[in-house]
Amino acid sequence: MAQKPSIPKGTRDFSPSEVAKRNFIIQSIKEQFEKFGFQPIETPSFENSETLMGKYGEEGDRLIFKILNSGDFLRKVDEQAYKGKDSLKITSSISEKALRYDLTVPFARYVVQHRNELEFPFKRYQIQPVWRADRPQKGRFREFFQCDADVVGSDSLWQEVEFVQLYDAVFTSLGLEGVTIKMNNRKVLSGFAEVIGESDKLIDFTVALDKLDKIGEEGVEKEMGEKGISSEAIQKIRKVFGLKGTFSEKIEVLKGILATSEIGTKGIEELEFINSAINELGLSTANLDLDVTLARGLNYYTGAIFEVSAPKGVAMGSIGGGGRYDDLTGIFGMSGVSGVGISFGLDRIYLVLEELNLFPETVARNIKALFINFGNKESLYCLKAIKELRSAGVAAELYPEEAKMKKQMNHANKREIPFVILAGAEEIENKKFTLKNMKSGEQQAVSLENLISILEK
RNA sequence: GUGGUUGUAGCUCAGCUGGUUAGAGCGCUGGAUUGUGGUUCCAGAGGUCGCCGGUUCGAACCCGGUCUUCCACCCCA
Repeated sequence: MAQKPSIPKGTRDFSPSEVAKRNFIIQSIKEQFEKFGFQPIETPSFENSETLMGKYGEEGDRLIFKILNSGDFLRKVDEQAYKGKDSLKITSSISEKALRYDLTVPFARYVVQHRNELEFPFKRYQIQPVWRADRPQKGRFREFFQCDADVVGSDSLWQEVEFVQLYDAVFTSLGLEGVTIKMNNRKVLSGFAEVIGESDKLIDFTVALDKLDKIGEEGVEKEMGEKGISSEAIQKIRKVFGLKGTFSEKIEVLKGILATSEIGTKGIEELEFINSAINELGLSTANLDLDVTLARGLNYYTGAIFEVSAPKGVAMGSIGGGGRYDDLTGIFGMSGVSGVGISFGLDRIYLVLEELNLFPETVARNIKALFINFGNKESLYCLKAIKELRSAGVAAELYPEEAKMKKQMNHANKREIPFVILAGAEEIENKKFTLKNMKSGEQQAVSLENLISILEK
């Protein structure tokens, strides 16, 4: 064989059984999305560069896959930029399209572009691949699926409440019990920065705070210091680090800390509203927790922030996230439309279900019976039966070659086909079929009617 | 983008300090067994040792580059 073919870094092929399992997850998610009133849309794999660039911060721009222009693109490159090896400028002149980086920004574009056709509040879901030029790691790929549900055009906090319920419904239906839905509010984070007098360093502050569970209190304080946050400010915020207890207990502590901040107090009220509603409504298997260190990377969140982590004991990053962004469509010139949404990380959920052995055995579609091939005359007899079986809803097939019995039986074994049917000269004469159960080894001669009724079960 | 790590048969992996013709288990193909699979026994096929270059009388092994894998940052699903 010549040089073995390969696929690019961070991409994957999916085998039949993997596709079956992925479809199982996607089906469960879709079912819940639709139960909650979301409708599917799809957007193109690639967008105009200007739609994506600059929407995810500097880091995000670096991770966007750019598509090279067709034709003699170098001719149009700015001479100055080319000579100065200015990659940034050259990129914008040789690449006008880029692969989508997430589903939220294309959705914002969609809403603005179709604003006059949409009925608000508009609830959509979208399950499509996205691409990031990231370094792959466990559960991190360069091509992966996102499953998003968003509502635009409603400020109501009941939306947040419904999203918590939606998370619970999806993970419950997947059999993944004990996930933790962590919640925070951007306004609380702003409140912290305000209270300690470092409002202008909000981003640096939240990025450092977000790392608490990873680098510990000392690490966070060190990083905040490095970013120019004063030690008095850090002193003031320390008690937030060790915040413990139930959702409501944490709320009470935070009320005290943020009493002087209007925006912080607003954030607390929102969290309290959602929590008490959820307490009243109840969750099936998920837990709701308040995590004030939750910041998440996306800068466009303005209210609630969600992140879902796998049940304890499973080493996996977040398996879902989301939040409210009051002005997402503002970046496309349509302001005053509030949106809130959540996302499911399909690939990570897959890994978690696999690790916990939670895929039902029945996810893989398989045929019920294989007919052994004894020759052309017998095959025709079999195919007549197969036709009847199929129209009765039973998946069955004929082994295509008149191969040795051993080979045909083996094939059925490998494919884990539960029944094998033999029909040779003798069966044809008696208008019967020999049905063999591959598990028990038992076999019996049955009529076509019996065959159908047995396999229909 | 930074630092590290990995690559040998279809799969999981051995392979000594650089020394003839690179091995095992599983899997695969054929036979024992021409209408009965899984167990057993016998035989066989299958490798440019990721790729390119260098050092050496000699390289799977040492050196450089490159691709890939996984990991820690960065960031994030």
